[in-house]
Amino acid sequence: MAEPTLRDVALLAGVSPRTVSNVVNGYAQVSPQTRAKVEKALEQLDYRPNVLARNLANGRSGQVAVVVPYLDTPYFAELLQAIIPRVRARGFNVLVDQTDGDRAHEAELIRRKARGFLYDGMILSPLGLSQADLAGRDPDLPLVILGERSSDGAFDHVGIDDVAASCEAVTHLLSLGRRRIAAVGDQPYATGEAAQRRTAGYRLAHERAGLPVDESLIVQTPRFNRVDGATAMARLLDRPDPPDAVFGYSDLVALGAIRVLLERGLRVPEDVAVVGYDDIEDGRYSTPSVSTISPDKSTIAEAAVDRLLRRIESRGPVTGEEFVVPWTLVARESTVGRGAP
Amino acid sequence: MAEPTLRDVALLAGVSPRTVSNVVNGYAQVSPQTRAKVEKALEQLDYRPNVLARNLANGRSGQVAVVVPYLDTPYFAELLQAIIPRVRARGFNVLVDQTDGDRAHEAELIRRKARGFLYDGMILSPLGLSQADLAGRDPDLPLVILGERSSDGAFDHVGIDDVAASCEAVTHLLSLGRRRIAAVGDQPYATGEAAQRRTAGYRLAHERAGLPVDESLIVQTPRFNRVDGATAMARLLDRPDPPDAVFGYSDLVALGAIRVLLERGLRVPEDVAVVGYDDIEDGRYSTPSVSTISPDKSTIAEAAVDRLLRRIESRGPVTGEEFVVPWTLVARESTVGRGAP
DNA sequence: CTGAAAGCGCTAACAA
DNA sequence: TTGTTAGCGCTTTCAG
Repeated sequence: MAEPTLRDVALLAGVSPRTVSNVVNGYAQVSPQTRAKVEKALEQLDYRPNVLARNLANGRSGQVAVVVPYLDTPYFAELLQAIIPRVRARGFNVLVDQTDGDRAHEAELIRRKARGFLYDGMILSPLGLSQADLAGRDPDLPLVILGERSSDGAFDHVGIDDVAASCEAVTHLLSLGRRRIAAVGDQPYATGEAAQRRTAGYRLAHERAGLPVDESLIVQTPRFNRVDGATAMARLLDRPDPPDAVFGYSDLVALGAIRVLLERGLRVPEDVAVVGYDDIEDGRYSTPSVSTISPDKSTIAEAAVDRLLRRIESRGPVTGEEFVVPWTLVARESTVGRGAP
Repeated sequence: MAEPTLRDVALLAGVSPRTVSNVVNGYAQVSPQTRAKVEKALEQLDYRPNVLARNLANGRSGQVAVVVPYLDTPYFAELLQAIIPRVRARGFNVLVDQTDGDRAHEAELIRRKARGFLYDGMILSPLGLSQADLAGRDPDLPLVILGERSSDGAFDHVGIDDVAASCEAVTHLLSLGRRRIAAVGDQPYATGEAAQRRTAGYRLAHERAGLPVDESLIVQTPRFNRVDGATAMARLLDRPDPPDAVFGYSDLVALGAIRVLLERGLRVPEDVAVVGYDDIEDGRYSTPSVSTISPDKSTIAEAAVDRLLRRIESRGPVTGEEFVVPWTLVARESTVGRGAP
């Protein structure tokens, strides 16, 4: 049984498709009588507009792509959870994709050929993308980049100041009297910019405190997961001069590290204090709860969606904006022990 | 600068749009010479098909909606992570939405009017949906329901046998000698079917063991989050006759309960053993790690996607299938202590 | 194997 | 205010 079309409604109501369209979309002025007639026909046929046809006629898909590296990483899941309702509230649908942090995949997504008018814009949280990849992107694609990368002026960027935040996290540990602070998560290669900013913050904190950095305490991990934190921590504890504190580049890294510390009978924070990054929910209810850098996710989502839709709706190119989101250091049990908030 | 269309390519190549379409889609046989000409033109113009137009002509959107209650709940995030690549591998895009477990929202999504050919089918993981809501759904929408609800024959259903799994979880606790096992997460009202099946399994385990059920140990929680587990656990411990084991209706509930137990200085599992449900990653790295019912998420995703796409591709109605996915009980530290796998 | 042409269902410029 | 009509860009039937 074929779906009723605008035409069917028009025929039934004895008006033109144009008028029905006006009624459906609330355009222009329609006389009350006509409107009533049309609405009755609409009702009678149980008409629902065909979005596909509308999209084609409009030249817009009404869809926005949101792309993150991993959906099952709590930070990105929480971010997505914040973004989706906001996009939908503005009348757009959300197409979701994950890249597994694969640089080629990320680069492909923003390249010209990839899109086929399937989405009107994209919010991308890249992991491996290089500046060169960004340079080769589709210049007509409204794009908001999330995370630790500054805009080159042609797309919007939303994120927190990672260097400052990392510096604060490490300063917190220093202020607790810790002097052998491990930095867990460095990635000193092209696709590790996010990690490198945290390392920069780590160095900055030491510098400001007039303390030297023990390079051997800066540990690399392939990713920012629990297993990475666990593996790194185990290695650190096997050294003759283990650290008395850990700055994990994500809360998952911190949780993995804590897991190993407790397994080895060490106390957190008494023996080793740990601070993480992201403020995911897991860290709030773990034992001990995890001190962390808490980026304001609502603000990030709000800003990203707002920037993107503004750009889509204004069509033509707009100059890229840099939007720096506030963050806070949340001190929980993993650094200040029981009685922490 | 307007995008090149099929027509432009045809003009440049000196053939008809029909032929270009054939080449682009690999349809029919095209003579090598013609093909070469067309491909050159394609290349030259950097042509990319307009998906919107193609969709309209095909009467299909090439999109699948995947709807879960909460994106930031690890179980659903992990499920989504498993589903998305599989859908994309079959050439479809994924539209994601979350319902916040709101029954009205869920019911609306499967109602006739909601869709506008925007998606060709839906995978829905309902929380509050009633049988009546399901009865009122759009009969033409290919639908796969995930979770604890049996099919009425007109849609597919994929899930594990919750009663059996819950029974096994509780039997595990009984086999460890526990006799005062709390069940945390019951929801004895219309929208709590999922919870009720777990409770049924809890009862069944006792029945099989020939043991009575202490009704006061079956505790209700509004949701299955950490905070619910924590709150319930606190109340249980305030009783004069606290439990010696807990069956949490999700791993989050279990983690929340463990958190409170440790805070109060109790040992897990020595004083109180805890088992959860879902096998989320958090439970594997927490201290102690959480024993749990592990549904086979890959199989769930695989089955759901396969059923849905099969239905979409075969168009006409197919009889609904019930697909029962295997699960396992994973005994970790929260029940068997250190040395657990 | 390829061309001509009729839609898919909706929007919107142009008329009336 | 409302009707007429020409697309949006692609697919596909029917000829040739």
